[in-house]
Amino acid sequence: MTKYKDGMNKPLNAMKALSDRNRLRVVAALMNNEELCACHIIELLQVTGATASRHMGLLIRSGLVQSRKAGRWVHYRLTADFPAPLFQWLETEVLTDSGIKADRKALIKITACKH
Amino acid sequence: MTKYKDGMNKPLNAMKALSDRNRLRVVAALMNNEELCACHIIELLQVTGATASRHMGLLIRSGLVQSRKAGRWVHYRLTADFPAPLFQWLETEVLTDSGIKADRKALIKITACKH
DNA sequence: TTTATACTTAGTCATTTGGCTAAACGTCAA
DNA sequence: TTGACGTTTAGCCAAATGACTAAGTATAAA
Repeated sequence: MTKYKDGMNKPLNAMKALSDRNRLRVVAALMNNEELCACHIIELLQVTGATASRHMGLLIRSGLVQSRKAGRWVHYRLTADFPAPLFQWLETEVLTDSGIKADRKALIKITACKH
Repeated sequence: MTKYKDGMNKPLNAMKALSDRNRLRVVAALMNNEELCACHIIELLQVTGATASRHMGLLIRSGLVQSRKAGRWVHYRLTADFPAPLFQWLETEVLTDSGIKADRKALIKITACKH
């Protein structure tokens, strides 16, 4: 009864959500794009739809990301209560990463085709 | 040559370091204690010395923690350049966690015996 | 209503992770 | 120098994770 549930606390879940390179890439992308469609994420990460879906599901359950369904498409964005200090830190640190910089560049082309 | 090394970037390693409950407990403890000896950490986490050592090694490689050897004992503390926003966020979030609060209480007794 | 499209869920597999015990290492005391 | 003690390293095992394919669900177009 008083035993720990897995998702015992928020920071731990957030850390777990961000402890995978692909999920960190998605969050970094969403820091720069307001909203991204699942197909954009699939294209960016170069993984199957199933894999992208699982990653996004985890990010949503962690409370860092929310989704919006529009017809057949699902759009993702950071939640309004994305922890501000975390955002600030990622903003300063993540942008020095060459991989993330490449992602930003790639996203310009990827998001060019609208839904 | 230009292929990714595992530790490709700092934030990812920091997130990985903090994505384990026991390591997050240690960091939370160090936010409150300045310096802790390995034996304190063993006592707090209730794991074997070997397990504690592995966790601390990972925290050190992540750049969040540093160690100081004094005779037979090793003391750990947060590094001077522990990311400030991360610290700030943990300070507000982690302290609402009942487990962490219990740890703080336990540490008072644990650190009572000095080295 | 059927078909195609966009995403999710289920199931499988290889890799990583976190725990342990045992052995090695380094330091101090006798 | 020998022995004891605190910590680290090596090796092992079970559980968790991230990838895939295949099957399922939901929406829109034909």
